[in-house]
Amino acid sequence: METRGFMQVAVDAVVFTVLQDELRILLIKRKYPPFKGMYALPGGFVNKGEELEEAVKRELDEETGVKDVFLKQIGTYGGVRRDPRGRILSVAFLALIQPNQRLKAATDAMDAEWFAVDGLPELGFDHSDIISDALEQLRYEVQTTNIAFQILPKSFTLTQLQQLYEDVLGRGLDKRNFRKKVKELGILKETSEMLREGAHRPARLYRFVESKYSGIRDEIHVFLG
Amino acid sequence: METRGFMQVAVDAVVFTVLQDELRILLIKRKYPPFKGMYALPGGFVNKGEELEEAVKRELDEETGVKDVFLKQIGTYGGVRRDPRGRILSVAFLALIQPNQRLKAATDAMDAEWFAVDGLPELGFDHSDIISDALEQLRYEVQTTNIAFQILPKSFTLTQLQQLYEDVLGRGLDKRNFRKKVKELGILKETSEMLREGAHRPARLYRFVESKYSGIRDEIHVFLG
DNA sequence: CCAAAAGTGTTGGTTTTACACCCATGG
DNA sequence: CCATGGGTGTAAAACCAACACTTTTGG
Repeated sequence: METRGFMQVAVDAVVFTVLQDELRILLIKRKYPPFKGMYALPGGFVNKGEELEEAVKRELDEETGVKDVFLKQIGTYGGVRRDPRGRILSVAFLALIQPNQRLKAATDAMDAEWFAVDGLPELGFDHSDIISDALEQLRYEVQTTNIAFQILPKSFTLTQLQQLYEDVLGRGLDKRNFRKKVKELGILKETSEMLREGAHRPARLYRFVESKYSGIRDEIHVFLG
Repeated sequence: METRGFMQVAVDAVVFTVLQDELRILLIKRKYPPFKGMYALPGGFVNKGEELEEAVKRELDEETGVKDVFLKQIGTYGGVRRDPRGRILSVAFLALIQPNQRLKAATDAMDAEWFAVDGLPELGFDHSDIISDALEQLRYEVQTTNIAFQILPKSFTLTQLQQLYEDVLGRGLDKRNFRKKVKELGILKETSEMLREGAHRPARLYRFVESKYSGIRDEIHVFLG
């Protein structure tokens, strides 16, 4: 009776970023069993007296070198058989980082890599489920909050923003409708800078007006082209 | 090092039902410290080898006599100081039951009561936060899935359905618009029965077409008057 | 006959969708 | 001068919001 309810608790993170204008997820190659040779989400056990979010940040830094993440809890995976080593409850987080953080170099134990969302390798544990749930959550958030600015660089072109939305929503959006919508929402301000890259007209750079995560939740469904 | 990650894990449930055409939440009066005399959500520790949902169902039955619940996880509350007895992680669930289940009679230890959503008593722990999150979740679910049928009797009038939506969304809806919307969604079929109760025209009874929880998720925002 | 809730359509405004061409640049 | 992506408006369709009266019943 005195040990009722005790079990091992871990955290896992589904880290998204945009790399080469494409939405990507951070995975770690497992070099030891279980699931040796397969990939898995970064994560690990929560220490005594450590908040869940602290644990995620610590593990991400240790395992991948990634810092300054935005976190949002997506769910807890508690199946009795989900981990072959024994019962381990895992609290999963959606994590967003600004692009271009350098990853830790591969070591004997660790090897972190970015994967395109539609080109994921085989995953251990129930981590595919976790990733689907994270994507669904991200899809919701992107439509009801300004969460996107957590994942884009400080200034960005409208095409980059649209591409992010398309990647997250998994479908194409109309360029003119998208721009009209975004502009009349008043969440962006244009800068005086341009991005020039390649044999074509330069693109104006924009920033978010609100530099904090904030719900536009009163109206579900804010974006969409 | 060998005890890393071990902590006590509990589950809590925010149980909703409709009673006298009003949305209500099930609470338990605490007869012992901490928070003696205040109310709290039903819940308790997860047993060894027990799935989280099993634990919720067991605790609900033990503490309140409520059975046959529909469960949906809403979040995990892991703050280091959220329980004065020590660190206890709690996985919270949204729980819906059909109306008119009889509650267990009050005992020395337990005393379960239904409260209207806008007339809640003072709550112990972080249970007010959990209830707000549950309501937000319910608001989302009701607009994107047929979850409502988990909480209404098998057949119901359109007015009862509308009242549920109004309670959940916290605002009034237009009767004609609501009925039009609901009918063209094709999620209801009318029965041949009528509900007669009171000095007025009897109301036709309807049932849900799908008798399973199913997302209408492709389009967020399905209802609304 | 009265009170109470059930039931039923139309219209104007807003929002969403579909759609095609010119512009600025680098090579 | 050519290829590439940046940038811009309009019209039709779909959707949403506002609105009032008749019906059926019990007492």
